[in-house]
Amino acid sequence: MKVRIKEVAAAAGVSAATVSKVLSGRTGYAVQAETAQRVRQVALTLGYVPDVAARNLRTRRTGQLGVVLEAVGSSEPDQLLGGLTTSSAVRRTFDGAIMAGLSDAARSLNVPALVIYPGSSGLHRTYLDGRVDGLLVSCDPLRGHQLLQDLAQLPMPVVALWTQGKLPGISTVDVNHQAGARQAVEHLLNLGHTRIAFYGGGQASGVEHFQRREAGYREALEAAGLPALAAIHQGEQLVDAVCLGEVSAVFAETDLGAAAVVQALAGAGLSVPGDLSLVGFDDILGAEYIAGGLTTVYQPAAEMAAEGVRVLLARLGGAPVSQTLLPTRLMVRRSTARLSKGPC
Amino acid sequence: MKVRIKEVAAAAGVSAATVSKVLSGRTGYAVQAETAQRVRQVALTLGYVPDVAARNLRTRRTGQLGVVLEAVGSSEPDQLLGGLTTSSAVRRTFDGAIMAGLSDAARSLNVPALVIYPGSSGLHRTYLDGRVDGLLVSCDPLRGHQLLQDLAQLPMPVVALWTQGKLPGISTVDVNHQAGARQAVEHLLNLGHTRIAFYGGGQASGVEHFQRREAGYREALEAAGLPALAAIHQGEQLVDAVCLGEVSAVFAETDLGAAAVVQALAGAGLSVPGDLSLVGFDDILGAEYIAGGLTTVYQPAAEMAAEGVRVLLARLGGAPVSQTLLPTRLMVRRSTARLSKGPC
DNA sequence: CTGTTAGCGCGTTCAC
DNA sequence: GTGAACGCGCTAACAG
Repeated sequence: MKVRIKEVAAAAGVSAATVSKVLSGRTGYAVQAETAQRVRQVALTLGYVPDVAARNLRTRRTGQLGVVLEAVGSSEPDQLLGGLTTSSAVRRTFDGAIMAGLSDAARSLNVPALVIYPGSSGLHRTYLDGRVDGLLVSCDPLRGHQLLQDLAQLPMPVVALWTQGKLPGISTVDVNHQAGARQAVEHLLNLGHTRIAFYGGGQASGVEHFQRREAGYREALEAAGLPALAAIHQGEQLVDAVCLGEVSAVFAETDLGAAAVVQALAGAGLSVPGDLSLVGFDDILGAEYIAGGLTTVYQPAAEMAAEGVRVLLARLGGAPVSQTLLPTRLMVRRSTARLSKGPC
Repeated sequence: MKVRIKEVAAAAGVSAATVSKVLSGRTGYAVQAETAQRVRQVALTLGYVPDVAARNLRTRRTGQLGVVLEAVGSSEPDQLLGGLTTSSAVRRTFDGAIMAGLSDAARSLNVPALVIYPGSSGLHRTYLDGRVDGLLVSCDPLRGHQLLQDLAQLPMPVVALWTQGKLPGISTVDVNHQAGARQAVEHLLNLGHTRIAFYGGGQASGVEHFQRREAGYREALEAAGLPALAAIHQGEQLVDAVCLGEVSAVFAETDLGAAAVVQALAGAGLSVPGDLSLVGFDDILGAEYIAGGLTTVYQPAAEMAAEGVRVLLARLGGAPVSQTLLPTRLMVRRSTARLSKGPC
């Protein structure tokens, strides 16, 4: 049978309230050290474990954090990108990293549990209210903020991952896409390239991350006094530009885009980095295989998740809404080389 | 403010008890249909949501399922395998697929929430008892069953994923490694290969999955009346065997192993599938990149997770301990070819 | 410094 | 068919 607090109290010769005070762990309760010690000892030998449900009812808190994963579990049909891999597979990898970061942080910060919710729809108060004290939302960067705005209505703090900007009442944690992109382009500039193209949807994509990445690209070129080219998102168009000597290096908005570039070049008998230096963004699992090792921008997904937990706990402790940007890291591999003569 | 059951009762002109009976959903309570309808209507318009904590306390159940992820969040240093990628990255991908499967299943089966626990250690009753009604454990195939045996002590049903065998009191759901391996080798046999090697630790690895895969390899060869070769797990050794014409095809215990084979062969100027047909196991993210498209055995991780949820719910409903094996699927890509003349 | 009291909000008996 | 009373196990507030 389960041991109750009253039995511990009886065995220790104190009242239930005293046992509660001791085991709550909270200081400032004024229990004699000797008594406290005895209570702890008795609780241990009896194998007493406080009843979670009763405690939750009384304190109106659960100690649990909710995690909404917008992409995981969406069970959408996979979309082929460049015929090479699937976007949902990539998301799964990111979510895996995020899960890992969350787990680590939760354990080290002594959060009893993370409660997971698929993000898609019907995320009613019914499911969240009373089960968690606060919410971490891993937003799908390809979608808008609809889900986030719904969740913001809940009577609990919300922290959004993969997102930045002025969302009232919501703390955000994101990677610094713009700075990461700038760093990637600066790497190409340092290798002597001056004709650097941006590959991807960029501004036109409607995806904030991509827009920031293109902004970083433009920023780097402007700082170097060089012209930014119009974004390219057609393989053939890029191949033509390379053949004409208009482009010697490409910053691709994603690693998948970079993979598509490699494929398009290969179809024209061109190679990376011989004919074109190439930098991606994301450092997806498998980036080591692209072009024999794709130079790309690593996003610290696990660290972002851990930071999210810290921010959320801080807000539960009364801290104000905040916005955090984490630095990326340029992974220099073998797809970039010093500028040489043109091809074709 | 939150609406309480008493307010609903008052508004509907009945007592709180009646409201509870109606909203519990249970039949056999004998409430007049008309009354029930009115209560439901009132509850809806008032936006009444039963208090989770109070309900949990009263019913001694939570409606939540616990998920223990043994590998995710273990924050171990990555181990390099074949210099190509890392085992933890692979695990993350599998865990991602498992998370996706769990989420889908939980939603479609109307489970309010999944409570996630990092698997590593100190998974005390303190954390589990009273928070979840049952447990799904995604075991690390590379480890033993220590964690599982600890969890089996808990007063709740436990379902283990990625595991099979006779664990008292624990239901298991796993992929049929042996049948999958047999199928992979049969594919090589059908291409005319007769000198087929097994690459990996196999029996000697101490890892059950790998042992079963080697068993499947032997089974297929025996059924074809051909000799099984000793397991190889050195790249140079394999290269020698290929050059000597002793081996024309390899079944690798994992995709990472297959990647290592590709690399070793490339170092000796040999190629896949020209000089050697190669089949892997796992279908990891990135398998499309290995050897231009690795033929391999896909493991239905998401389906396995979904099945785990179903099994667990069944056990909560009184069903006995069970053991399930799910079929794999051979993904034929470009690393296998019909047997031709030997190289070197 | 410690014990007593009074609920937290709901579900489940039993009378009626 | 319905409602009143009770208690799940714990802890916040106060009394001593």
